[in-house]
Amino acid sequence: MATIRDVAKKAGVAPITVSRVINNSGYFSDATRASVEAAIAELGYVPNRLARGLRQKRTHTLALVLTDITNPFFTTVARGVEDIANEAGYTVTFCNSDESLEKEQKYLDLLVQLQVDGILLVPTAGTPENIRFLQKNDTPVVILDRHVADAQADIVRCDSEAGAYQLVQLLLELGHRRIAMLGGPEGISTAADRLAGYRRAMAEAGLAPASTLVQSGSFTQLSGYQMAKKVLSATPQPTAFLAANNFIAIGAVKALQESGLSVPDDIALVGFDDLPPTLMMFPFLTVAAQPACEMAQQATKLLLSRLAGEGPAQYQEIILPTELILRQSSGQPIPLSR
Amino acid sequence: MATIRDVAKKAGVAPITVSRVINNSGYFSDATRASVEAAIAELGYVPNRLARGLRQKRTHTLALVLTDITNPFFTTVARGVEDIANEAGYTVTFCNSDESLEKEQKYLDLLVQLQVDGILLVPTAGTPENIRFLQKNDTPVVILDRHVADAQADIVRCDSEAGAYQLVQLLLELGHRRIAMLGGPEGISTAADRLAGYRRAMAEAGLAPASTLVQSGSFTQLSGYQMAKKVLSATPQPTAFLAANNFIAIGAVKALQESGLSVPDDIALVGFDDLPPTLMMFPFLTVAAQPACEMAQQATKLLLSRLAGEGPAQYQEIILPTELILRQSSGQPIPLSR
DNA sequence: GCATATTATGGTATCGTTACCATATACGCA
DNA sequence: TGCGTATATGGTAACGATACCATAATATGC
Repeated sequence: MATIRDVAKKAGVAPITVSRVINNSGYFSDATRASVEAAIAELGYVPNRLARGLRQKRTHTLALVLTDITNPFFTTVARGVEDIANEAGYTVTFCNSDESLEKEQKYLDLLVQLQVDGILLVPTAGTPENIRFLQKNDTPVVILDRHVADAQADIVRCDSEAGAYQLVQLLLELGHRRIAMLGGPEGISTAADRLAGYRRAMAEAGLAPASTLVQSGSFTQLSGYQMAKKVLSATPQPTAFLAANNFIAIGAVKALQESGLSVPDDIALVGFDDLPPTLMMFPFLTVAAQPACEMAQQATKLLLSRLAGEGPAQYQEIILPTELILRQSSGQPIPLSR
Repeated sequence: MATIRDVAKKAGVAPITVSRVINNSGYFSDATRASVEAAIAELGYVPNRLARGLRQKRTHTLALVLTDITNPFFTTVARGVEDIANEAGYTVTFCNSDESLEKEQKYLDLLVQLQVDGILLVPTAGTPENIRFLQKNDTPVVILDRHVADAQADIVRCDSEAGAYQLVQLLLELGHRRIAMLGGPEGISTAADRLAGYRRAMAEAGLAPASTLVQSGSFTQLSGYQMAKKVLSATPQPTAFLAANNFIAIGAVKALQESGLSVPDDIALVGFDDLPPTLMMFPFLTVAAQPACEMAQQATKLLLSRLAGEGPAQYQEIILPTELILRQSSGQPIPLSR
């Protein structure tokens, strides 16, 4: 493999001059450019980014660490990050922590080793240790989607509490009183916020949901299925479900189908996070959709501004609203008798 | 940020000794190990992979270049690659070419710059130029999912031709005669193979499908929708559709719904590539499923064996069978009258 | 008891690039 | 004419790690 020195020799110039032509920096004549470019083409020279990164102490690489790459919500986030990063001349590395703190730690360590310039992190845990680790290693980080207690860092997320509140309000307006919460993992802020929004709406309506109606599990289809089954065995049965994310909603639909219950005729269902039309042959879920792409883009822009040494001195907390999308699954107003 | 030299100074040894402890190579005493590890912990030292890679000429990094990260088929492939690679101590970088040859080229160039040790490539084009580029730059490559004419390289893919043949056979056995093909891009081998399988099955049944029944488009929901609409306007209408991939099938379902036609009662539908249950609230498509994970794992193992300098001298071509999964969308045998 | 392995450690050069500083010519303007 | 500035190019060192070779102490074999 040809090096910059080989190119220099062939073009009859010094390596540093080749470097200038490649990076279009400093001064060089048109004649020099031509002979250098000819030499590069002839040798099939490709610059070595390891060497460049080592010398420059910058790799023009960002990383996105997320918790579930199979979830379309995060696929959309990934897309948003990549778009903005590429525009600015950065490459993005994607890592999947699988909701495991250990894996997250392993990846962050790797990313520091790889000298990425900055990291976008969807944290698995509510504790700030991993954030501190990055800061100790001079790696700027922007937290995405979830908050972390005591973390001194920039953060871009959605208002999950308000989103859940709106969804429950909708159900209340439709006449529902026994509303079940199919919640996410207890340690995760989005899950906690959605639960809080649910409780606030219920409390304001003067309702104290039975403990059997308030479940917590994981952000998976299986967990949604299991929570729905559990809630359905309670008496009296709920008339509506709030699913804390899209996968939980899918699991709940499965459970309801199995029990011979129809959505929304027997049970109303509302959820969090939209599913892209590409993947839904029958889009019918009423949801509080988070602006995934927008969120990702803002976070990336914030990170890039940090890398450029710009932006406000204090850490930013950007909170975006969710959007209520009405479809069939929330159903019609129900008769009082039920 | 601490360097290996800082650690060496603190531990009272030479940098090379620290290197030995970190990599567990060569000889060193237990006492040395202890003092080095203490120094590493105290300083929060993290090795610099750029420097290591530059010196070793190996980065322990693989790359997977695929054509559509939003397609669950490729998400599964990504998972399979990562699992095997991680086990072997490799990191994987994912790149999304978006079915664009130009983007693919750009990514391959970047990956060579980044000195990745090997590449798994789902090629967008049927031409071998990009493969040659990698080979010129000493980057081993395994082609995945699609074949490339004249490419001198290892390849792992599925038998799309046989899969399509089976699907059409199924439809023929159910009594269908006017079977429409909603095909993929003409330049892509999987699309061509599926079309060939369709034609072979039809020909063996003594059928010559009207040209209006044989469409080609792209592997997207929109294209599936459009092709289905076009085919539906033909007279006489087909009684069954073969969709060349999962997204095309979803688009076709949309078009049929809009036209007030039900699947499978009015039109039978079979497709290629399964959709994960996580994403399908109502799994009902009969498909020829490609063993995505298995394929990815075999390809990765092959690549790793090349990196280790093992394996047979000739290029391998591994072809895996598809699996026919029967669900509702293919419907029941139809009366002869139709 | 001496030759030869084995174990333990270090010095120096090097990977391929660019930062920094130096040098040299050409050009514009007082 | 002279001086400052813009243009053009190069030499040397350095980024942080490890390959390679060297050295020395201890262990082992006959």
